Amino acid sequence: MEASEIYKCIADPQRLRIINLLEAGPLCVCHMQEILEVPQVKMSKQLSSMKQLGLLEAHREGTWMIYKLVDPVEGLITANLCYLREAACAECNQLQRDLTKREKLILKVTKIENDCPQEVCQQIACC
Amino acid sequence: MEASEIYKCIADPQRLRIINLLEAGPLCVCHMQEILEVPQVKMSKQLSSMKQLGLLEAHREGTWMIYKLVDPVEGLITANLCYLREAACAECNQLQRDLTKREKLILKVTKIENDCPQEVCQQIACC
DNA sequence: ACAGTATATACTATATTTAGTATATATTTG
DNA sequence: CAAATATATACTAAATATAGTATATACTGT
Repeated sequence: MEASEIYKCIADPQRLRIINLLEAGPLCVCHMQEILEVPQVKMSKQLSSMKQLGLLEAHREGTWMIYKLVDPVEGLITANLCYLREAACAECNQLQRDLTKREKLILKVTKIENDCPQEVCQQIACC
Repeated sequence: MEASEIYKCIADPQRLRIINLLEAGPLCVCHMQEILEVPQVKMSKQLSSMKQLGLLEAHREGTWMIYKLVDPVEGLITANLCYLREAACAECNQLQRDLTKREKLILKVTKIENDCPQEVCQQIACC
């Protein structure tokens, strides 16, 4: 994968936020949609472009489509996420807030509504 | 400066090559033009957009306009250049070739043609 | 003041990216 | 099989970015 393609990808704050979320574990489209507060179409299109780029992979669980970062994660992605998280910049705060929101959402859909893809729930269960 | 702006900048291979060159020291437009083999207009426009973004600064020496990276260099830029140079990827090879070409060009215009902005020549003189 | 060199800008054409609306597909449940 | 939910795609409109040509500006040396 070309570095420039990766930069183009993370040059969009929204896409960077997606990567940041997925780095914490797989998620389905509707949950990312809720965390990032974007319309379904936009979410779906961004995910599919990132998948096509080779950064993400997806599988279906019921009606849910679960996306995750490919393994191994592209080094340039990891390096930049790392950097940004330590940079104490505005973007970094956003990324942190997203992660917090993710935690809360997973807890809610797992424990309260009992309506969560298994793979996503497990992130809570085993900790 | 927003991270996304920096990513957008280095997502263009040409602009990344400019940053890579300038990281080794200031250069005037016509020399970068020669090293990167791009038309004058393109070079000038890219430089001016990067300057406007706050990554570069320029000053005049005679008819030459000398560009350099702002000091201190944006950390995200440094981190990524570092990463790319160690990554042994296709882009990295290009960046390395550019640096070699830069050395040769500066030597030529300094010693042979004696036609080089002082600030640029000095990079050779003192080593 | 004039010619030559280096650089920048205006304007235009073209390509690329993004966003929105509507619709389609896949799956589950009753 | 019909209804509901989650996701994807086609199509279009709008915004952005890029490239090219021509022209302008700034400076130097004569």
